[in-house]
Amino acid sequence: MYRYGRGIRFLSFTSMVNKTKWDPIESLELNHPTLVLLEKCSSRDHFRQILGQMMRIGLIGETFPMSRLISYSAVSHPENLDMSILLFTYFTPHPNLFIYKTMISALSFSFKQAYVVYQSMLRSSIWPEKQTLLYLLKAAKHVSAAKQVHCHAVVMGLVSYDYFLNSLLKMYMNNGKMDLACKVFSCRSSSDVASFNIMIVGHVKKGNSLEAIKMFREMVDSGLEPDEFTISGLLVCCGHLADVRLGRSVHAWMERRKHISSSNLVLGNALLHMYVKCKEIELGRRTFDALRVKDIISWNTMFEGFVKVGDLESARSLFNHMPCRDLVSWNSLICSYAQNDDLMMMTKVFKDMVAENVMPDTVTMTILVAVAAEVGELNQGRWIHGMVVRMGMKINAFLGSALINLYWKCGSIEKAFVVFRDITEKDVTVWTTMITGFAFHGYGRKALELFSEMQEEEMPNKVTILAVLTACVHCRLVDEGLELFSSMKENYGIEPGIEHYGCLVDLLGRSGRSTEAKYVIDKMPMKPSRSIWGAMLSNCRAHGNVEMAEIAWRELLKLEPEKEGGYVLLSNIYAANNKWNFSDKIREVMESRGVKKTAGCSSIVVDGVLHDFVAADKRHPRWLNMQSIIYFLNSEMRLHPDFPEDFWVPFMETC
DNA sequence: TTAGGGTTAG
Repeated sequence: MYRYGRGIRFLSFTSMVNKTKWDPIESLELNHPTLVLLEKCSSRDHFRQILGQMMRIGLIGETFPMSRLISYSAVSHPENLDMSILLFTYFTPHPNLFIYKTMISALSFSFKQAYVVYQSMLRSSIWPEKQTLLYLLKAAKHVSAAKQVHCHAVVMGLVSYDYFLNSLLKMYMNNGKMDLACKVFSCRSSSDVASFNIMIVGHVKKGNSLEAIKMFREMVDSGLEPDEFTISGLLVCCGHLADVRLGRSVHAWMERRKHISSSNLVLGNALLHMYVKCKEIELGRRTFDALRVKDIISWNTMFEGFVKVGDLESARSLFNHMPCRDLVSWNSLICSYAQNDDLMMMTKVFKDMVAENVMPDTVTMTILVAVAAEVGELNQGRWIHGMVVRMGMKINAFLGSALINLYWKCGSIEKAFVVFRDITEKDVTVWTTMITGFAFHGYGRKALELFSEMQEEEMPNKVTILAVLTACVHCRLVDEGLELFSSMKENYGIEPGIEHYGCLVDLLGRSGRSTEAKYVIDKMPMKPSRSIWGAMLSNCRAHGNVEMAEIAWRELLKLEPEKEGGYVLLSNIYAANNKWNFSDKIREVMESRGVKKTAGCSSIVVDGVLHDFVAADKRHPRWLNMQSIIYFLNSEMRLHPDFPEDFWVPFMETC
């Protein structure tokens, strides 16, 4: 059996396993029988069996069969990756380039491990070629790792490889490293449409649609013909901008070209999605009907279109007529009821979905948690959280943010923080939600601490800055707030928006610095909104500044003459300063203009019973108990270092 | 390299 050498051993072994006769003359190629065996390998046990028999006949350790074994087990059957690592580490004394490449490719989930293999390859004086570095780059999940691979490519003289450059370009674009992306982009070969496409799609994904269009113009100006990838990117771009005019011109451009047509399923779906985003339901419907082949994405996109324009009846009818439904279809239906506050239908659809054996995913749970938070149903939220844990679902950034939001909004800031700490992949929203929770619970210092901890991992966005400013406003951290506001452009590259100016005005106004607040309003680059004048008016009330209140009221009236808030506030200011005549006058003006005051109402559900309260409402049967609890809370707050001395005063006034 | 569903503030 062994006298014919290695090849024959393989063939004999193969016939043994397959119980068929092999003709050694017909297939002398050494690797062929191994391939046949491994291709037939259908389970982990089978793989082990083949491996065991190969060991027994002495095939393990030889470079060629090992390369095939590792390749098949690691790449085609990822569940056998541990075996590949074992085979590579202990049974391959002399790995060749192919084995190294295969291992690096198989270890794409861990750059650290892939890099160790790469280094051991260099130590064995085996030099990488373009594909090896491409595999290593695929393992790089962070920019620092990608930069490391980039350096190797430069040293090895492999940067002229377009596939490699484009992967690198995509990595830098997706991570917002524009300077590095531009450097790589400048190295591209002159006719490379793909690099332009990556730049366009990268900009679109980052929300820089205008930049994407600029890139497209540059591409056309340089004489390159856009392909279907470019058009698809442009359509997403039009959707983001809700620019149907531009979208229609792209559509017209597509129709003029035979090779890029909307009958192409992917492009047709992209076109449909664009019309849906632009809320052009008729054009969307026509695009949908014109699709010769429709897939589940087409159906789901059309469904989203109906929901977007509020036509729930058509949406439901479309759902009922779908040839098949996937998890996205169910989630979209649940979401449509959630957005319309129809919680009964939402719960019913959720139950129907489970009854049809469609298992909910993190998206389903995120929708359910967000709704529970919206309506303040802590118990329902807890039940969903429990289900997430029981199902062994990983809490990602979306679900995590929704859960943190649920717990802090329902009063349980501690539980929110426990959820926050357990999230392994925190994105900017997760951090922002937690900071907001601390801000609204009056833990200003904690919010600031978390903000500085966050900056070691994530770049804050404009919402984060707003959350920190809100924390400063709620906790009277005036200096900290002013410092953050003045440095946000320089430190974070964020131009203050009207919402940031609103916080600044509130921050100054609440601490009695209304002249400075007015100065900010006069100097801000945009027109002050009604909430800015409203904040000004309300702060003037707290500090009895009648003169400034009158200015704010006049401005507020110009913006919203029909709203009662401004009238009531000014009337109260006059009343608080014993100017009863003025106060009555304001009430008269309100009546003459037909402005009605609606009482603000708070509510809470206890044991399924709704209790609601308006200001100074003492009708509740347990009012006395509540009053004593408020006194107790106030005294507690006085002892808490995070609350300034005058924080509890308004609470005392309500008692 | 391209297409569908989810989170944060106001």
